Amino acid sequence: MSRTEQTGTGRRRPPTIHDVAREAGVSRGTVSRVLNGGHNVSPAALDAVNSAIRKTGYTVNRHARSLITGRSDSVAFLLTEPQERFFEDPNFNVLLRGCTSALAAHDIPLLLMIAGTEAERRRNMRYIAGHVDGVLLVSSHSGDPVAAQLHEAGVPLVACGKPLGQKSKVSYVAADDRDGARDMVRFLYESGRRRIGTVSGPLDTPGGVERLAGYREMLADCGLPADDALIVPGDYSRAGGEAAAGLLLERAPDLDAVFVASDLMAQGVLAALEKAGRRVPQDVAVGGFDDSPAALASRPALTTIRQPWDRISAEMVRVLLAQIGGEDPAAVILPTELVRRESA
Amino acid sequence: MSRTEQTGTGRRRPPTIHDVAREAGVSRGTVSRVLNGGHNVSPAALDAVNSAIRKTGYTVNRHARSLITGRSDSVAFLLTEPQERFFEDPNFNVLLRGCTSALAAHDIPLLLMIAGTEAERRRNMRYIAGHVDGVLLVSSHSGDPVAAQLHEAGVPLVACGKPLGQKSKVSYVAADDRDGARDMVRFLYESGRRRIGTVSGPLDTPGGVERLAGYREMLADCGLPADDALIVPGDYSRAGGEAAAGLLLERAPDLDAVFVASDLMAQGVLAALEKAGRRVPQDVAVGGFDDSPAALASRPALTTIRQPWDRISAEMVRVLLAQIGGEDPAAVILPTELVRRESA
DNA sequence: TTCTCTACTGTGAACGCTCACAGCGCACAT
DNA sequence: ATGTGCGCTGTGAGCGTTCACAGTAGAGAA
Repeated sequence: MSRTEQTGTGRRRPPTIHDVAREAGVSRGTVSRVLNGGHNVSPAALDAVNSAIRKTGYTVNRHARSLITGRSDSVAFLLTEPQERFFEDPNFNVLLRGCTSALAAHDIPLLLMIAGTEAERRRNMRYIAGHVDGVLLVSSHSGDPVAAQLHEAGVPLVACGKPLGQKSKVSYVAADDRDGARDMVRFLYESGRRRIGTVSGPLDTPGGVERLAGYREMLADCGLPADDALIVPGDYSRAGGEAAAGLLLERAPDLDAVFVASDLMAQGVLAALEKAGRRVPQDVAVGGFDDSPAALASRPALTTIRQPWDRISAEMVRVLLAQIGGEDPAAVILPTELVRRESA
Repeated sequence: MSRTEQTGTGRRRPPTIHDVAREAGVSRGTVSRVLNGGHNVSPAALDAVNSAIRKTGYTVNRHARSLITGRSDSVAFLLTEPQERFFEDPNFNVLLRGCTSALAAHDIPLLLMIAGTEAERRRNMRYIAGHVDGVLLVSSHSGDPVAAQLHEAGVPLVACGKPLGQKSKVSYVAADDRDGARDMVRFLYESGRRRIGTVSGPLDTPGGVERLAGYREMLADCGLPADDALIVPGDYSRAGGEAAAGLLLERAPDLDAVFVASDLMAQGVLAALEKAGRRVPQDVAVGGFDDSPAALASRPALTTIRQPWDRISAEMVRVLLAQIGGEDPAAVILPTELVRRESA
């Protein structure tokens, strides 16, 4: 009994390119050509194949295709953050969603990989080499060797945020952190604040470095004195923000504004200020960064810098696909926007 | 020039099972046996193969394997929620993380698929049939035909939360929503509350239905009268919670407690109560559901029902893999836990 | 007519793996 | 001696594609 005759209730085996070819009265080759763009195929054959595809419900077997082309037509989204940050930071959702749908438009599935532990990291690296056409990397800490390793292995790669301490040229897409920080500090200055502190991000992350640099620059541009007592590094967590604000108040009781490098930390800052009896924004203005849902949920709602996450994800995918297609690595920096609410 | 001699700076082609076999001095078959559990292989051959694998840096070509086995050794995580909820609900992060790492332990990659639009839904369905061994489904709305379609197509499937209105038997893993709701209402009753309202979830979601049922049951168990004025359906969003609470206060000004079917909605309820000048928990106690980060971030911090998301994800993966292995569909219901904080 | 060029089509070979099968040697029972 | 079983091994076939190549027909030029 030939296998095309097989029937019954079981999960019948899916139609192959052969079945389509027979149905359309053409050869495998022609069907394959239709599948891959339809060049050099007569209109009649093209029609016949297309309706045979519809009739049989054929879908290409990507394993067979990958086996011969060497491409997998899939992309990994690799997260090397320690997990806490992944949980707390709502930006990842937006980024992940954006990447997924941008890839879906090209019919490319996204493989989610999380490298929390060293074992996971190794497993993922082993998987990526040879099983994935490219990698969307989310990993801010500069100590992270993943970017270098992947780049060296020749895997097309786009990082989210500028990878720190990277000698080799690796693609990345980032918001203009420095400019965003400058905008916020200028805004605080223009609303009359003169003792402007900052809770920065971790200084081994690009966001931490760049936002702090923007803060310093704009302070200087505004003619305000640099004062290291006004700078406290945070860790992007709510609790870290609260602790940092406590320290800041201790070192500079005359503080009248704080630029906080993330909304989550800004929530902590808000809490610390409330405990210390300072009113926001009357006594102390607070500016956040990210425009995450936390910014809206805060009381008072946070004035913050919006990062264009939807555009970031779209650009990451665009740059990655271009690189898979043979183009050179590229860096894309996207503008931010100040969102004015109640906290400043 | 044979291809094994090829050299130079280019990305050399990865070693195959042939290379390993030659290196180890055995045949392809023996290497394959080692790769697939090492049964019926002599200790000497096993050693030789293993060190040849290490030496060559061999990794199996999963496409070639899949082509012949018919398995893909990958699993889809399919989200059919409208995107807003995905963004706002932090539970998804925990769930997604949990599933990813539980699968990683079996060396199975997770394909993230989001079906927001109809076009995405069709694309995903087409992909899933034949390219994926099983599906982890997150889709609460009962109108959603995806579960039925997949089940009918014979794709192993585990849903998160009991799929509503499903005649056929499909696996699911869920928290004990009803029991959690009962616990919360009992707690409110035991702390002296007698006019206990509820903001339920959407009634076309299992959580919405079950939590409301638990609320009703416990009210009856406590001997409190049923009063439909005390029940307002919400939509799991913050804004929806705020609106619902407004309605509730209007219909029952003597309210002294609210059981809210999600923390996010509870945040909205808190905001509405504050606007109405009611103190929490003195005037009105508020109980949430989920124990999401929002519960901690709220002021006052929410008393809520913790859903065991880490266990849910682990069980989903376990049940799915069992089903892929040929076992029958199964339903798993996991206990919840009341977390006491400040709001009640 | 004949030749050339172009557009289209079919065919065999590979991609790297697993599976079924056959073959081998050895131990033990007959 | 012969048979039987078992543990281990190698071999050929085939999974469903794409790709390179060869071949065909028809249009246009000579």
